[in-house]
Amino acid sequence: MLDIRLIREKPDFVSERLATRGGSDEAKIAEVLRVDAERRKIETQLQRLQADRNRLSKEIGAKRSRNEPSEELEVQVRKIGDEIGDLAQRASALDQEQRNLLLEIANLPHESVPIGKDPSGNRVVRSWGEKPQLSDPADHVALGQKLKILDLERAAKLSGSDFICFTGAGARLERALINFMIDLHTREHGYTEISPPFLVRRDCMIGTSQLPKLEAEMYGLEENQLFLVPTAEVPLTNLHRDEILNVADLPRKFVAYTPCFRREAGAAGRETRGIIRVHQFDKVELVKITMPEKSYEELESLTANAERVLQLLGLHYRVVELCTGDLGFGSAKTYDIEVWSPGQNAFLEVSSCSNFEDFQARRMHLRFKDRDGKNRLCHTLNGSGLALPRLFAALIESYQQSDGSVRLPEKLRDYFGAEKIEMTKHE
RNA sequence: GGUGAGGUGGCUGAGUGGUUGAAAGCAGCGCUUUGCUAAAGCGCCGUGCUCCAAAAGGGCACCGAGGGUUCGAAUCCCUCCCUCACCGCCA
Repeated sequence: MLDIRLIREKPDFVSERLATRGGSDEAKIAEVLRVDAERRKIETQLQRLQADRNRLSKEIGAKRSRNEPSEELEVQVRKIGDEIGDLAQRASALDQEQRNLLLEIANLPHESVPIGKDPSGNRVVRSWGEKPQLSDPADHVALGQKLKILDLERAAKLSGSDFICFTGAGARLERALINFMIDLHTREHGYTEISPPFLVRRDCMIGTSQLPKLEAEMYGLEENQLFLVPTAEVPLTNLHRDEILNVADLPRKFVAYTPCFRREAGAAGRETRGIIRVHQFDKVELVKITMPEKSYEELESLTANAERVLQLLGLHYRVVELCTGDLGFGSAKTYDIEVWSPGQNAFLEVSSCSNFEDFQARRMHLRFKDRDGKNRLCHTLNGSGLALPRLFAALIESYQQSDGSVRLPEKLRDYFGAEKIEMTKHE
């Protein structure tokens, strides 16, 4: 959520910056300004009447205590009370309207973000490693079938298309990767491990800005108004919602494993083959809550922390800086980390590291008390560290051997309990 | 799920209809005293919104949330949420 004061004071600047995302929010800006002006007008009238009422009511009290008649005043105040009721209703309706409008206006891109309409405007900022030399690489679906570590047919039987069922060594590999990543981030990168609820209230979803915009993509339980988390970003960032943190406690750094649930209406095709895009997937997520002065520094280190996973696994990847047109709704700046998938012959996004600045913090009233004792909004950041299915796919594709087995990178062997995944007769 | 008790400022905790935005204590900040530390004394010390070009300074709202009663509600009534305790059920 943007600061209404910024919109009020620099509407042209805000509109211009929003326009770089493509899709015009200018109408919304004009609308929110209109509502804001009206709201303040009504509130001022309302407050004058309330001041009158307070003053006269005190007089009534004083008169009564002196046993003087007060009926005249009472009649007068009752009349004021009616007007107040009217105005109060209008004021709160306007207030609600203003908030609803603000909730649907995207964040301003950071000034360093390249201007662009669509993904073609993104900029590769670095890459690491090299494509593995494989003559005719099988993709993860074929490998998974042969090795009996992935059973998409039966997953579909259980839950429909675009669900995953890992079996045997596949399930174990998934678990090994989760443990490996969480250990890395807690032991070497200083994150605190959290095991949060997988169901959260609507307020949390609004706080991290999945709602109201993306309601159609979320799974919800209507009867008790809970949502299945689309990412651990939601519970982790909301941990300190409605709190005022001590500056000495910043930055807060959290890591969590959760499943992620998404409707993802997208069409089937090569982009969605196998386990690349599914309705439920596992992810290890990193979240930081920082003071504003430090957030861009923290974005760099967060991205580096996520990259470290791929480096230790020896997987080729690149880091892409998203342009204004490809930026997520709440993000001011985002780096995507894309791992090389020999099977798809393409880079796959396994992490999206973003700085939301105070966009989420304003929605969730997440503040800190600075050294002067002033309350200020925190900045929030998050990034996957990393998303499992695509990592799984890239990993087995990259490390496939000519005999059809998969030789695991060193770092994973202890976690997995073996050096390689081989064909088995039975599952 | 049932019963009971409760939800007040950073914390503890008073307050059952009128100058209470809220006693008191703790913590915090400033000043004074002081060889250092400690202690003592004095003062300051919630948040949001709004008026004013702005500062200074006003005003309004907020005692879990939302309604209601009343001239006036932290205080009375209703609904909901949450916490705690016990019981039931259960991996």
